[in-house]
Amino acid sequence: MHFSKTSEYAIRVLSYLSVHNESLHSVNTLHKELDFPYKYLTKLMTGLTKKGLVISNRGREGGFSLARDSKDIYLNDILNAVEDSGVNEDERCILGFDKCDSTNPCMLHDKWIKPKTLIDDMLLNTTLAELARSNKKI
Amino acid sequence: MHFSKTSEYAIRVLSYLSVHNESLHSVNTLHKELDFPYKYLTKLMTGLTKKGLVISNRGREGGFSLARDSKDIYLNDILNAVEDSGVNEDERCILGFDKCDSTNPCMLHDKWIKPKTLIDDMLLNTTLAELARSNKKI
DNA sequence: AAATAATACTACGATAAAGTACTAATTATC
DNA sequence: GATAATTAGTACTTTATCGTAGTATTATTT
Ligand code: SF4
Ligand code: SF4
Repeated sequence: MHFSKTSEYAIRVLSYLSVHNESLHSVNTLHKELDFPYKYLTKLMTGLTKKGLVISNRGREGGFSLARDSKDIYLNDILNAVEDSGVNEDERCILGFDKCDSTNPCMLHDKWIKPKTLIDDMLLNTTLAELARSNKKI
Repeated sequence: MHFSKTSEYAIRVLSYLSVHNESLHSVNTLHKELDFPYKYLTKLMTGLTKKGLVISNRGREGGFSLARDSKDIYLNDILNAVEDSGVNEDERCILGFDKCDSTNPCMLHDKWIKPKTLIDDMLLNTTLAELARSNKKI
């Protein structure tokens, strides 16, 4: 009942880019600042580039920056970018039933619907800009 | 952001036992009814027996039944029984930080605290009896 | 006592997620 | 142009989760 490591990395690294938005940041820098595995982070950043969340600048003095304004990047965008299962995070069910017919819900549904609504609300309405504004630990 | 397969199996099989509490149910029956992998279910049930959630009756005409009244079995008990990481499900954080100092919270904390509270509430206060009462699909 | 139907146990295999190694391509600086 | 610092890409290894196989043990029925 938690995000995958990859999702955690993605959220945190994009938060970092959002807070330090004045310049480019190399994978090496991000690796040192956030203490994520260097090579894994490289792969992750390549993926985020392909998904259009960050812009990469190759070569010496290169690095990464956010592809669009942090006000326009939602947590939901990030989660959907890193997971390639094709299932949207906000459509996912707690029990992961293959077919979930809402007209024939399972026993947990009534109990799950309230937390689920709040989670979806968080994912769909929280932007990187908001997170950055909190001035908390990344 | 969902339960593990094992957790799903555990919740659903115990729900089944809760609804059909009048008799014993063999692994074979449960396998057919719920369509979980037979051998995996055997292992799971052995584990649930050791954790004291169900009682096993060996031999012909044997099977499993709940170890205590379904009013006294909470979702949280089930999750903690099947995960052997030692981390209590209700103490777990969304980002899975190794050390989370609540006096020095991360950026997501304020956004996460409300959904988290509802999830904990669901896990800590929902009993199998309640689920069974809903008369919904298992 | 034998046959049967059930759980209990241990070890192994398959799959997916996480992490590592190595090399190629790109670009600023010298 | 050479060099150094960076991203990009591919393939591999490791780890955890999920699932399977085979056998031993137990209890009921006949
Ligand atoms: S009924 Fe609700 S809780 Fe159950 S599987 Fe479907 S969406 Fe999930
Ligand atoms: S501060 Fe809150 S959200 Fe962040 S890691 Fe700790 S418990 Fe989780």
